[in-house]
Amino acid sequence: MIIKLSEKNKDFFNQVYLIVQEIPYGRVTSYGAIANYLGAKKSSRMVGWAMNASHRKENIPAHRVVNRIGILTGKGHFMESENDFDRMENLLKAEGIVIKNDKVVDFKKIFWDPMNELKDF
DNA sequence: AAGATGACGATTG
DNA sequence: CCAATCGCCATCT
Repeated sequence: MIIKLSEKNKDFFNQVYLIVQEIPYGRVTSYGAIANYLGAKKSSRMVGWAMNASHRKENIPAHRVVNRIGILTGKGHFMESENDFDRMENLLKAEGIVIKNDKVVDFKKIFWDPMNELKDF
C-alpha cells in the first residue's frame, strides 16, 4: 500500500520523527504524549499514522512508542512474516524492557514524556 | 462525494 | 482493569 502525504503533514510527520528519535534506549512514550507535545493534543491518531508511514525507515525506534497505558498496540505492524508476531515485543525486551500480555510492565517508571524531558528541544 | 477505518484517548458505568 | 461510547481527523474505498 502506498502512503500518500500532503505537504502539510510532512511537517507534522517530521516533527514526530524528531521526537521519536530522542526517546532514550530502554524508555518508552505514548502516541498521545507526542501529539500533546506538538500541540496537537487531539490528533494522537495522526501520530500513529506517522509511525505507520515511518515504520519502514531505519533509525526510527517506533517500537518505543506504545499507547497511553503501555500496550503494544502497534505490534501487528512490525511483523515481517506470519510468525513474526512478537517482533516489537522482542525489540523492547532486547532493551531490558519487560513485556507481559502485550503490555509494558512498569510503564509508568520507564515512561518518557517529551513534555518534561524535551522542554527546550 | 459519503462513509468507513484506525499504531489514540478521555469519560462513564 | 473491561466494555461501551464519543471526539478526533487524515486517508482510503
